[in-house]
Amino acid sequence: MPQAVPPSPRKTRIQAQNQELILDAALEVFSVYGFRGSTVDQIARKCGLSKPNLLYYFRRKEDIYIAVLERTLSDWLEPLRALDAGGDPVAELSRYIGVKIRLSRERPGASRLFANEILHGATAIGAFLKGPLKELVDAKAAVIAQWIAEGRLAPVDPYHLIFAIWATTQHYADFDVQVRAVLGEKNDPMKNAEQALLRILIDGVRRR
Amino acid sequence: MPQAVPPSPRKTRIQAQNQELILDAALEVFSVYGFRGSTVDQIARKCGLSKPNLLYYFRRKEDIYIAVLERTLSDWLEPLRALDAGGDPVAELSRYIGVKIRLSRERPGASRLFANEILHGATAIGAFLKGPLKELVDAKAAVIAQWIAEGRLAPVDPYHLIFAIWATTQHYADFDVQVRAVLGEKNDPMKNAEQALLRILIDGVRRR
DNA sequence: TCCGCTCTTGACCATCCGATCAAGAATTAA
DNA sequence: TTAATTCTTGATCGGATGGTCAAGAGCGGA
Repeated sequence: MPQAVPPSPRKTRIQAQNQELILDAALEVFSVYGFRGSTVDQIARKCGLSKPNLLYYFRRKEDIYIAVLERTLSDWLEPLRALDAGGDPVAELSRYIGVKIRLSRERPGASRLFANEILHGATAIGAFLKGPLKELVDAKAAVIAQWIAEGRLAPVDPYHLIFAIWATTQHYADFDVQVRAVLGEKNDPMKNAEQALLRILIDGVRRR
Repeated sequence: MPQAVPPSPRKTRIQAQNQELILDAALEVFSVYGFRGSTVDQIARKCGLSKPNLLYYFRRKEDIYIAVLERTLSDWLEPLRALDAGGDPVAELSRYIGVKIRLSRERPGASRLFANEILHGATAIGAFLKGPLKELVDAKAAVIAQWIAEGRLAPVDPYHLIFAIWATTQHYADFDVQVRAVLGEKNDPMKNAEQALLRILIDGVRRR
């Protein structure tokens, strides 16, 4: 993590405080305008610090970007990690879908930040995708495969199931503008999203 | 469509030819780097014209962007428009999903271009989303609702079903890097995508 | 209080990039 | 062939932006 300028290995109170200020502001800005579309000045204004001051804590604009990405990565994995092989398959998947869609509503910025990064080739987190992410997905796909082998779940491809859950839940954050445009200006368009999504993914559209 | 500079209302052969060259190159560039991340020079180099020449045909960089968006918009709506109220519900939805996922493979650039545009607030196509797109979705949601009322489809929210289809199919274009990273370097990661997706969306994951 | 270290910032620099312009080359219509 | 129109581009401008620097303000331990 190529970050802070300060020579001292020990973090002062001011350092910790300002770095957090910066990263909060950076998430807001980067998630809306993307890396290239954001300026250091924008982030500086948003958190009330001067531009040179930001570059005192993070030598380059890219360092801010990487730091804010890394700060959110582990949080992003947590829900999938919680998928429990010992639980009931349908209940576990339902819970996972619920948590993910609530994350989309509560922290849309984080979702958009990742969407942007991946859309543009994931140059900053490519290693993360091929490493920790792949390992976790492999493990959880094995859990799902086991459930299927035991006849407790319909025979669907575990990897593509995970992709489908990611895609559908994050869609409400990443494509929020489109969702709102299509649904019109009725209040909260995500009111029924969770229930609707659960129905579709768990039971499908075919009449039973 | 705020476009060409040429004063004459009639399009010459050279105009038509060069504008197409430019728009093809622009799609390639914008879909990879986004609007702000792309430069007019990049597009110019890609199509072998000089930068001032590009700005002769399109006064501003933004005009190129809008033109390439608009050129692809109608193509993007076509598959949904083809959803036939007279056909078999499951067959119609399956066909739609199939067409969409094949589009993701064959024209990932177009998908990424839209993803980028919407992710960043859809400032250039906001009117399109609230107008033609909403109208089409409303119409097709009514078709699905009718199928459900007739008991030919499970009772799922039509709008969220359409969102789910968009999200899952376009995921393979927009998040291609992530999909490849997670699946490893096996050959074509999308080989099983269509079948897997059909199973999940049509029949769900619950054991029958 | 004093001193060293951390923090802050106004001014500045170099580069990139969208856009313009004038002047000339190519094309077209007569 | 000629003249009008369209097309092309080297040179250049101006603004935006990432990043630097030196000098001063603030802070904390002795």
